Amino acid sequence: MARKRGERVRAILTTAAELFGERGYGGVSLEDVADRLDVTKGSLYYYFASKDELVTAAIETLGTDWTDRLEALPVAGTPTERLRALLREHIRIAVREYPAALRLFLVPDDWPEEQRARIKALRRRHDAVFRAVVEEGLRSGEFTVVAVDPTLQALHAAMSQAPVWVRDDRGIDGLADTLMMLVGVGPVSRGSGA
Amino acid sequence: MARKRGERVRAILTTAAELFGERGYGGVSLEDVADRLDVTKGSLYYYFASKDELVTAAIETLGTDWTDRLEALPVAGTPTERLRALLREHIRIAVREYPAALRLFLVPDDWPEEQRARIKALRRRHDAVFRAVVEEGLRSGEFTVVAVDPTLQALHAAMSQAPVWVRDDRGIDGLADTLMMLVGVGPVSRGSGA
DNA sequence: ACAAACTTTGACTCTTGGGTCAAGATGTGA
DNA sequence: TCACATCTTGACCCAAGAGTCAAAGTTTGT
Repeated sequence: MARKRGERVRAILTTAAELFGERGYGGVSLEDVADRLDVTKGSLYYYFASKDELVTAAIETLGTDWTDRLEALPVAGTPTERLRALLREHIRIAVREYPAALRLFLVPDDWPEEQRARIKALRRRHDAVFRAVVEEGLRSGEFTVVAVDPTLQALHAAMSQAPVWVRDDRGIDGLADTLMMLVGVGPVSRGSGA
Repeated sequence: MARKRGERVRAILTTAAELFGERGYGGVSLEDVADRLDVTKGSLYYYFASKDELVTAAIETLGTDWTDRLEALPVAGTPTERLRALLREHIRIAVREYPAALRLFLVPDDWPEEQRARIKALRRRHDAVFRAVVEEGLRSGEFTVVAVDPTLQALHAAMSQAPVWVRDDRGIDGLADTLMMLVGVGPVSRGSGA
């Protein structure tokens, strides 16, 4: 049955994502993956043609899920509220579910162009979610930035690395509030410099 | 002669840092390193007892150099000026000299405690440079933050990932200015929210 | 109950990679 | 030039890892 197969594939991808995230592509053997799933290596080859294909699929699945969930957040509220909600949710997913995502997405420079392109596409879709809110905030005058691109990049970088230092909800909220400073929304701000 | 040996060791470490940064620890063999240096694998073992020792030394040397250079920056000027100079210099070093540092420092979770401790020490020393300036700015009232720790973490995360998107000097300055927003110094700021 | 389809296994091949080492090459100093 | 120390090599060992596959085990539909 197709559902059974789908579940199996999903279980493999989840485990693979975990392991590749923990130790990096080169640091994980397919036997490691198989061991954690309590099957043998040969079984993995029944579902995936190669290690490369497995890791690419793992990245793609994880990335798609993640963006899906961010896109599913309510669209109501001011840009400030919505951006804060996005940041919180992103950080929460990173910390609680995919703490190793940073290493997983940090793909070696010398990978085949096709795979790099697919990952780039994921990133673009993900970026668009944040970009839309930031641009709306700029139009409404709620946000202030030096330039949109570096702002989004900084947001993204900080969120990706969050699992390294953040553990609990207090940390998540603290980081989200800190990142709001990047769009000029802060506890007390003073016009100066630049 | 000791100097000759020092230079040799340095050349090896530089090359190793490059390669490990590009493809990660597991993705690089000692023959890869030897090849890029136009020597053979056996030669590396004359200087380093194991792959682990080599990569640890590479990380340590690169990290120490980097922090040394930041600490050598002039101490004159307002916190705003000094922080901006620090950010710019850090990003410049990252982009121009160590574009692969992020992967190099992103050490697998299951490494021996001793090595993790040494890397943590590097990070602490590095962090102290930025922390001092940020705290000075807070005391003088020039800076505003939600909390010091997440601010420093966000700064650091964004700087580490800079080489992924930033190429030229315009990009470096744009990112540095954007990051100044994190301490409440921006082009135009509005008091609101939190 | 039976056959067809699907899934898993474990043994196998072949290559790569970490690490060793004796022998040779290249200095260096007197 | 000779002796000594400092590198460098390349062949070698052994373990691990990617990928293969026939045979066995398990579902599923009828």
